[in-house]
Amino acid sequence: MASAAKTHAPNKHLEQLRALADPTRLRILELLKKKGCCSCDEVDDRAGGMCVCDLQMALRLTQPTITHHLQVLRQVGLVECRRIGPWLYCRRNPAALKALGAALAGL
Amino acid sequence: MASAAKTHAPNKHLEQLRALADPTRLRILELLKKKGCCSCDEVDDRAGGMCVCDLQMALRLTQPTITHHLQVLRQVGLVECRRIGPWLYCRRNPAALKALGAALAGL
DNA sequence: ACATTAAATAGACCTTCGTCTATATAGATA
DNA sequence: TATCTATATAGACGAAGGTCTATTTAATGT
Repeated sequence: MASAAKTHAPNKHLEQLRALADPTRLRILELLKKKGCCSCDEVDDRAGGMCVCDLQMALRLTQPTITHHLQVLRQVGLVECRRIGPWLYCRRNPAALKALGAALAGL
Repeated sequence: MASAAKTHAPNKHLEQLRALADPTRLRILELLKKKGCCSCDEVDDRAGGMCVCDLQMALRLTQPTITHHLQVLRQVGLVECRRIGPWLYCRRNPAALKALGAALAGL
């Protein structure tokens, strides 16, 4: 039912805001943007994205920490990852970011 | 210097996101919007806004808790308050919300 | 001055969360 | 199989933060 669904997804935007309200995760988004990679870049499977070890070097944090932050960002739909060989390539989800931005602007 | 200023305001948007990443504070913004009050409404000093006790009744939280959340929202510029008699009237800052929304959409 | 109401402040409690170390799994390659 | 690299998982530790009670300050009116 609708109420049950609402209980399961209490507030999508709140969850996304909580995901973004962390300096490391914000930096991940910025790094992914600087790389010019997003889920729209379908030119080549191997083209866009950064893998965990890329982010690890850029952020100077432990690999489990990077993995953890990526899980948070993926869970709320702000980042999408695909496995290519042993690497996990991650890219922004610009549509979700735009939707959240619009919701905030309309608050 | 610029670096000193940056040290003082490390990331305005991050601070605003942290302020918004809380269910109570998001609800405060929604309540203030529902009331149709914002810092643009200059028709009457007594017109727009909700006071602490209004929010207290709406949110069913303690007065110090409401005061605390308002301090957080004011500090990052998302809410503005003015004292009228014994009451503290609070309103949204739509310009700040729009700016933050635009920044997110452009991430 | 006194009483009453609104808001601010201080401090404590408990949960959440970011990070780490240690270890396990998966993929690639010889 | 053996080995190396990339990622996932488990668990612990410490800091940050949301809420409360108790108290204080400010504004209003009798």
